[in-house]
Amino acid sequence: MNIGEASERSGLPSKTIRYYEDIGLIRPGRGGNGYRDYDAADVHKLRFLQRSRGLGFSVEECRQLLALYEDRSRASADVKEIAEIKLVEIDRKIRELTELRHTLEHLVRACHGNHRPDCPILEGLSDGAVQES
Amino acid sequence: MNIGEASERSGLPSKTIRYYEDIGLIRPGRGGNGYRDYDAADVHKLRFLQRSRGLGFSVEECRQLLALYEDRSRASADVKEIAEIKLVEIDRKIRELTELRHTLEHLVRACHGNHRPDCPILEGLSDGAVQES
DNA sequence: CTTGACCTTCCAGTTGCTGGAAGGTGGATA
DNA sequence: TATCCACCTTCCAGCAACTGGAAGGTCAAG
Repeated sequence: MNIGEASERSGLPSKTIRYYEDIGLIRPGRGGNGYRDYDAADVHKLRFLQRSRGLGFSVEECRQLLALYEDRSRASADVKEIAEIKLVEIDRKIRELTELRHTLEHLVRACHGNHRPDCPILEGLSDGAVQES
Repeated sequence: MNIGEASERSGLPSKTIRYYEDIGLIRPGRGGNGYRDYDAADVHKLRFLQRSRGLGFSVEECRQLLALYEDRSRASADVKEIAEIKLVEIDRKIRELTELRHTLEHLVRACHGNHRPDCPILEGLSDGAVQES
């Protein structure tokens, strides 16, 4: 398929897809007309990149994560180590997002009136991991 | 407190903290010596920025989120709308992270041998949201 | 055989930092 | 009191990860 369809299916702009090729994240084939040609595996990688970038992983981290899927000949101990490091990071991100979610939800629930000169959430937010000035 | 301590407490490099001031995300006071002076509320905002940036929110999105905490005089309906949009995004991020976690965990468990010429996870990954080439 | 929606490359601009130079501040020590 | 040394300041340059736009080739439809 052409880049336009790959873009639609992956959720990434064509520009970004070409950029990812430039930096060696994907290697689509080329048709006789010079057009890039993407297969299902390429699209999967692109979707994967779209997600993991959106979740705050750097391009280099995404490259590592992609390698976990791609590199079938790699020693598994190696793969396992990288994967386990990323698992810890992912767990932290999930925890932080969950906290952020609770905070926002509280904000929405608690401050449901039409003006909130002294929203209760605002005081609550000064807690945790912060001491005096 | 000085920028160094604010940096330690927030987890953000001093450089980044100064940059966030440049683009108007925080406004610390200044001591008589010209040094920036951070209070507990500033540190909280910085920690908040550190987290939400790490979770894939853009600086402009962080600015909006910060405004939810900061702007006490704002009409609550307005606040609520922004917060609810962000809640949907956060839920999606949590879902995606959870999926990514499962995938990686499966990778670690399933490919526990020392070489994996045909790891089962690799075939499984080609499913979902992707059709033919 | 032209129109329009695609595709190509290339180059410049933006966002969000990040490093380094050049110099001022301030508490501890000789 | 001098002088470290670790901190702070501003400013400017560079990098990462896109993003937009120009100039031009491709292709199915009319």
